[in-house]
Amino acid sequence: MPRPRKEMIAETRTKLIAAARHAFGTVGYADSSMDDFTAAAGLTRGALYHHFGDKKGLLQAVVTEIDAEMTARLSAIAAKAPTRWQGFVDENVGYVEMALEPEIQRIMFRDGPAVLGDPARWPSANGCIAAVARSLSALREDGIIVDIDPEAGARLINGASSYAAQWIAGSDDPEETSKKVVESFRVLLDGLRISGVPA
Amino acid sequence: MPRPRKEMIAETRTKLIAAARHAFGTVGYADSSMDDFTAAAGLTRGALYHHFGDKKGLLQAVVTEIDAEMTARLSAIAAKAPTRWQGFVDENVGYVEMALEPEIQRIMFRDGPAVLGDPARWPSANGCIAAVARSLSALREDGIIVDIDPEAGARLINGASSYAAQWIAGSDDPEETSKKVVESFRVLLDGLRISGVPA
DNA sequence: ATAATCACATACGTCGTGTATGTCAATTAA
DNA sequence: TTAATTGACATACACGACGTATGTGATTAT
Repeated sequence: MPRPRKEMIAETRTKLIAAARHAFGTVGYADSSMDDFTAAAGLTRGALYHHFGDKKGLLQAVVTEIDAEMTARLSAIAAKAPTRWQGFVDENVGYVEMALEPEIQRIMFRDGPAVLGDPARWPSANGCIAAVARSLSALREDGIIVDIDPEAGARLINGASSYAAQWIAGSDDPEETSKKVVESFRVLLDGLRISGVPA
Repeated sequence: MPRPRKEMIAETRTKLIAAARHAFGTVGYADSSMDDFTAAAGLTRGALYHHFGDKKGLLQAVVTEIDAEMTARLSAIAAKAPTRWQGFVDENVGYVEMALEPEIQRIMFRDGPAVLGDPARWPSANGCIAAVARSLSALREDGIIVDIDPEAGARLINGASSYAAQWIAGSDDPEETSKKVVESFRVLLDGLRISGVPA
């Protein structure tokens, strides 16, 4: 057997990330005991410190993994839309919907920023924001939206989305709240379109 | 002397909140030792538990205090604007600027949500959002902006502001980033205005 | 075959939180 | 005025979590 060693290492890392992701996503970062979730993965804290340095390092790895998944999902959503504008809107609504998933919400929007600091500074580079920025850039070149800085615009929109998602998730009537948010969100985005230009 | 007792209690609470506010705002909630900052206030953890129940309770009190201050500042800003629309824009730009202050940023936008959960659910009721919602409502009645749910709109706008502020604060060139954000923010808000209606 | 590496476990020290208990001053009642 | 009671706050203790230092056994290199 050529490299059973490398495989074991990869498997250990994978198991650690999966266990931590589950713990962080359910009970939260602060209340996740390293002893507990490493044991759940059939390991000890020794493996964790060896591979990730500390608890924050593991969170970083989890965040990177989730960010990659989210980016891929957004790309898929945008790709299947008939028009750029439609793709842009779908992408953003999709982002809100992803932010409603408890695991993503907890890790990416609550504990992540608190422990690792500003998401804009994460090594994972925040693929989602980049995706929205690209869409904005293309739409502007096509003359569909008004003149706005793509990156700044993307961050404003992302902020609105993630905050709105939090509100929906915590509201008494998520269904109703979600409708209001998506509707208002569309209105807000529509304000960026140049009057008279069709979708 | 009528009530030296009540005064002592109020003073103790005030000192505790002030010390915690300083600690939370500088080293952050998680790294603030209760022994340390209570000692800095000339007290012990005993007083803290007696008055606030636990560490989270104190954070709650700090958050409430800051929220009240922010709401008052926003009201003052909106009040001195010549028109409703102008007041609305100023209010939002003011919000971004407040969110740039390290203490507010750390406590209200990072540690607060992580420890206490969704800001929309805070007992302090988030006066800032209510203020923006009121502005939106009035603007709609005046026929200045398009039809949008005031509360949902306020939350979207607030999310955009706070996220943008985080980005500015963490950027390499805050001055430049701030300019781009405020400019883009104005464009975004302008999209809500009904075409042809002057400010 | 021997030596070196390294993935991971075990053992220990330290610190922080929460609770249970104690104390002393201020209020209230007699 | 004095005695009883309340309650604000301090002290003491138990528990758990993190981080580090050290150990071990299997794999790889020589």
